[in-house]
Amino acid sequence: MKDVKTEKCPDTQACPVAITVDVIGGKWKAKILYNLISGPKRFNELGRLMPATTKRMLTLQLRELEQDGIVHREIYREIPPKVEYSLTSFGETLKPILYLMRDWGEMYEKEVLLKRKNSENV
Amino acid sequence: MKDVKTEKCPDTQACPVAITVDVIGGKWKAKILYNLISGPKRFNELGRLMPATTKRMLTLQLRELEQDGIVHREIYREIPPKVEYSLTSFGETLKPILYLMRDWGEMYEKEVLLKRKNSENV
DNA sequence: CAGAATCCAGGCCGATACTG
DNA sequence: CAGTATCGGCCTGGATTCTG
Repeated sequence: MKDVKTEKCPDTQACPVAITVDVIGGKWKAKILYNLISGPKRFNELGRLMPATTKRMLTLQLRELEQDGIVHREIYREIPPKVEYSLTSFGETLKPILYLMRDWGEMYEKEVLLKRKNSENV
Repeated sequence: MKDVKTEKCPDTQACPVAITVDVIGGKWKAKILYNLISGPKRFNELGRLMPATTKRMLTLQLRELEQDGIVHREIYREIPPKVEYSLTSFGETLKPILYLMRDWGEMYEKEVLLKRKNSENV
């Protein structure tokens, strides 16, 4: 399972936003994190909240978030198995960014989609 | 030149952060935008600020930002040619997010790199 | 200077099947 | 339920060359 490294910017030191992009800029990471703000979620629960993703991608992105100390993985030894993902206290420091991203999305989504419609005739 | 579409999330409507990720989540977009905050920049000037990118990628990402109405492209008819990129007023609405991303990066970069070091021995 | 066009390797990521 | 393993298509994106 060596795949999707998401190593994005060699010259991280030069650009202070680079490391942040590297941590939350994965294909699904911001969405995963946003969904975790409201509380811990089980694996399939996250999958249901993000129908467009696959179990594979969900796993890979969660593993990277775990390695970066953003997300905690709690395993309950039960039958059937139960695993809960939650934000670590370090992950919580990303909440302001996630909230701003949510607000911007809510505010300007229509405008973006409109601009894209208009530039379709190229 | 049909390439690098960066179309990321089909179920945009379900997740308010999705559209934001779609707009600034490209490989270089946040870095480009951050570099434009301090004022308009010429094409090669941006290239010099981000040595790890190629002209090709820079062009592609700038075009997408242009289509989304985030970046303005001003062409000066001179010899040699001069093109300046700047944030539109719409693009300026992203500044709070970019600032937070910069702040987070400056604050926690070392911590992230450390966590990655530690999880190397897997 | 500011790109566009073409080529093409490598890797992202979806699909599918399998496991404890 | 919560994953892992493997295969393979196709897209990403680097290198190079060419233009106004």
